[in-house]
Amino acid sequence: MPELPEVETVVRDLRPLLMQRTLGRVERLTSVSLRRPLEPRAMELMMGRTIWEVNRRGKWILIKLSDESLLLIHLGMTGQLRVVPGDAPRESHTHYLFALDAGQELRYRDIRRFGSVQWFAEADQVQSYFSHQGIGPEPFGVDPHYWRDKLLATRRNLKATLLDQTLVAGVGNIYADEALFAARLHPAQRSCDLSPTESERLRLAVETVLIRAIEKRGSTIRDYVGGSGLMGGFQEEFAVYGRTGQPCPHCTTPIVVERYAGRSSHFCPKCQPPS
DNA sequence: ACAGGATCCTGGGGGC
DNA sequence: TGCCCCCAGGATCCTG
Repeated sequence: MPELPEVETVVRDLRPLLMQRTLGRVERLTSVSLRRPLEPRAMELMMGRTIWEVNRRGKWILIKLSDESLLLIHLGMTGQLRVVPGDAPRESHTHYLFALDAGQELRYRDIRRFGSVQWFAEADQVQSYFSHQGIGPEPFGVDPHYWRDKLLATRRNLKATLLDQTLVAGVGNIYADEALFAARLHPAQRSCDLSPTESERLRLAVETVLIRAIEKRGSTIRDYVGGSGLMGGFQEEFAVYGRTGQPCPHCTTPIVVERYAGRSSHFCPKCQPPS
């Protein structure tokens, strides 16, 4: 489900539902293996804490608690985080339940289990966690010099570079393809070969596409998105993603798909010619 | 340093 | 209806 616009939508939906709410019991509902299972002690410590903040960083969701501890959640490919009435039926693959006051529950569901839920005793630890992972800046208002230098420093293709979370955090397969189309650049083009103009075009395209997608509450493909279950709308505006064989919105040439960086990459062969 | 592939998972869709 | 294969919004690890 989630790239930056979808995660931002989830956070915006959840924030008003979670702010100032007090956590009750925290329960693990499945016995399957998880990437980074919460320790029982952490689940106990969360009980009675009030939720102070709900934020996003890249594709991560940060839930800050009243004791300055923090829940860090990544939705991976199929993760869902929703607030539901406690008596709502539990869907399969619901791994965690966080009881809230007023009979509601925050539920974490993840079919493919590529996501993770982690707990940090001190919120500060997350910053070092991110810097240790080399997570790049948010993709808005990125310093053009930083952007240019990062692109010049690698011989990888643009698709791989955009998916690399150390350039900027939050771009995934959909928005990489859409941004490359908007910038009229071929996904296989080598990053270090971009002219200064092309580099700047790409930086702005990433920003523009993500902002527009957030306005449309992200993209809904297979499942729905959003902490309140509302669908996204940006899929209506896809220029290339998932549009193989359909006409390019600019020149009507059929969109093609090729594999780069191990991911399906959709582009217009005429508007985005190989260099 | 990096490309490419495999890996972690489940489920849906298409072809036969 | 069933089976097999491929595909999927992510990230990481290994090999060459």
